[in-house]
Amino acid sequence: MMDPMGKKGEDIRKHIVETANRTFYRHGFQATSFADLAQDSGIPKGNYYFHFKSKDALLEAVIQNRIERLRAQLNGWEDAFPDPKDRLKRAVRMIENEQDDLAVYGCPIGTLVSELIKNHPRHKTQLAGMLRLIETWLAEQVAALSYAPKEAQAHARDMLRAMQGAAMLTAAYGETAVIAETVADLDEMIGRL
Amino acid sequence: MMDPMGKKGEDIRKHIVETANRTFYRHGFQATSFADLAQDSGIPKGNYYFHFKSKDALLEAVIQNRIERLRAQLNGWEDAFPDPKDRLKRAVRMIENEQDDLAVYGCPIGTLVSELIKNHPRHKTQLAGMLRLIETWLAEQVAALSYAPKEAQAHARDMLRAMQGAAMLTAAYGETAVIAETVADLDEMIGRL
DNA sequence: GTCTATACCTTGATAGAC
DNA sequence: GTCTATCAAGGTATAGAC
Repeated sequence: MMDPMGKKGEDIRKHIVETANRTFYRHGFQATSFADLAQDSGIPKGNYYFHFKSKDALLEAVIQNRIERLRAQLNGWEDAFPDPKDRLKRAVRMIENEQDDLAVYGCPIGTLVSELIKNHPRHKTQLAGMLRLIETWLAEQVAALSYAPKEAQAHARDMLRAMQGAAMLTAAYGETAVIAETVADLDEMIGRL
Repeated sequence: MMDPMGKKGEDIRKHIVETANRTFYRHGFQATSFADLAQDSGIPKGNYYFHFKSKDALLEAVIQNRIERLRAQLNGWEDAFPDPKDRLKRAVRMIENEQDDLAVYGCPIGTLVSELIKNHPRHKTQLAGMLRLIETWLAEQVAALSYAPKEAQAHARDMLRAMQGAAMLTAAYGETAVIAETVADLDEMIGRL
């Protein structure tokens, strides 16, 4: 019933989304053409229109894919760390693990927001949901430490703000020094909770 | 020797730079065409190439113009406020004064960095200088409060990080709530210095 | 010096061969 | 279903009239 080897059908779609995700991140959405995508994926230009009706539809699938991966990551941390503080510290490590890419391409969410906010309101909303997802998750962990919901959300927003700010400075300066400082600051903040 | 009324020569250049600055901010650099610029400024497309040899050259002039305006602003604050703490508080007000634009178009520096980092390394360096300018100025004010240079710079970076993070979240959420919180946080931080 | 017409290229998208 | 050839639109940049 299913092809034993080689990518077929749905797998091709997945492959397109994954390579597009990387290329959009590295070159930006508007700046990457289908010619670029075709070159990076090995799949011919025209073929894209069999799987997606437009460039916008492809972008939507890419963002959706990112959201799903993020969800899985957050759930994984809940499973891996019983202590909410450990979960928070793991979340903070995101920027540490990705620091080299941050210095070159910026934050995958932040840079895309910057791009879409000006001309693609629809996708902007989708992406904002991704940030909300992180913020809400962080707030839940803080709340688990017996903080009132409102206070927990304030702390969560502080953390997210610092992470986004650090990512921005890292990208602008092309240098990762800010990351270590920020991780240390946030670890200390989490320790005090 | 000079035309008594109407914009001529250098004034036209200035007018081009100022309208381009606004349009680049609102629609992004890559997304704005010369047709857009011409419409916004009233100056015909082709005319742009008499004053600037390329779109990149125009962008460079726009960034340079921003840097000069920023310099003037920082100098102005030094003149207006003898107390370094008042200067810092005034600087923090930048994001408060611009909050409505931040919610719609994002940070003028940050969004441009996001765009240029991926495909225009040359201008990225230019823009990074703009952030360095702010950071250095902030550090000078902190240092004036008898802090060691290294510590002063760490505080300056903290402030800039929070401001950039707040701008990013404001843009992503399309909502200014984060700004007030951030200004309050930074005011408190400055008060404790 | 100022503006118009246009050259040349790349883009997103489609039609239709295989 | 997969890929190639091509389209119309719009982009930057230039040539040359005024």
